[in-house]
Amino acid sequence: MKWNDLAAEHCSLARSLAVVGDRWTLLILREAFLRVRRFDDFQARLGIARRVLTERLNSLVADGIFDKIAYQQRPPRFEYRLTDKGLALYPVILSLVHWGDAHYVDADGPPVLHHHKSCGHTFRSILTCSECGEAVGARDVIALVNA
Amino acid sequence: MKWNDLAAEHCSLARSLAVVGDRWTLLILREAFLRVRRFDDFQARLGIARRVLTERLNSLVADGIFDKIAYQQRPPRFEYRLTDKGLALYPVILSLVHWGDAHYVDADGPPVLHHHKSCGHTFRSILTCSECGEAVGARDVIALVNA
DNA sequence: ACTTGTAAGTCTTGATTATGAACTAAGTCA
DNA sequence: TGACTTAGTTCATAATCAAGACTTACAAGT
Repeated sequence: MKWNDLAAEHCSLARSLAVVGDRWTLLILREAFLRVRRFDDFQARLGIARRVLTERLNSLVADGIFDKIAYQQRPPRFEYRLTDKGLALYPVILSLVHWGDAHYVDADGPPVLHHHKSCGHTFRSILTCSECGEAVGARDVIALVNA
Repeated sequence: MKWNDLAAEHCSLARSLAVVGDRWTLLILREAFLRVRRFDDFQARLGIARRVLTERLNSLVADGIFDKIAYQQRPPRFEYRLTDKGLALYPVILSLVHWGDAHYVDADGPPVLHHHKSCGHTFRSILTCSECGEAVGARDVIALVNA
């Protein structure tokens, strides 16, 4: 199977991965969530090859994850801002971060702490059920094909 | 930057992606969560090149995501079972699935429905704060470097 | 004994992608 | 004029992937 066939699969995971499942995209999004917006800033912070960054940003714009917005006219310069659809990927990133925190910490604890503005605490993310509000784990769920 | 340098970064997202961030791993895990355990079953269901599957399964075993367990002796045959560390990736996958559901549904709704055993409802996943229990979005959080 | 079948890989050959460094374009600033 | 900025593009090399044939080790049927 080729990578581009993924988007056509009848599976939401495959379709999501067609957009964000490559080597660099989630790291680009990490920077975006830290309010990085410009080409050279992404490049310098990530050490990504410029050619690859160009190609990724273009396809993320095409996929509606970023808006490309001119922030000055002469010379024309653009910045990449997360759309609502892009912002909606935050749970994916936070889940990955907290999985890494749980399994790859060194002595001085997790490298980054997350502080919840509205309650004022440092927190971990918990995945919960939209219906009952309880935490959900792999073995609490049955996947049903929607015929 | 090379891919293998990722694991050395002082960032949990980078370290998680070093394990799980390649083109195939999350799809392999999708199958594993659907209780697929054998080489040929992974291969047939995913259409992945056998060589790539071998390499991925080996590194997932090395990373403690799967245990490789003999289910018979003559001839020696093995199956790949998720460890607790592997099961802990479920929130990542469910977040990706629900993001896909939210943004790439066609007419007949999401391809797979998730049913919560303990409450009996079909649900979406909601990422919440471990401290106050409220839903958490990208702009509700401040990331603090843990010096 | 011989053939067929099964599971878990390995090997080979091209195709696709990524890397790193240098280069370009269009303009600003001193 | 010359240096600087930002956002790319180009090119040669290197790494990774895809597809399918081949291998190993054994079991079961005839």
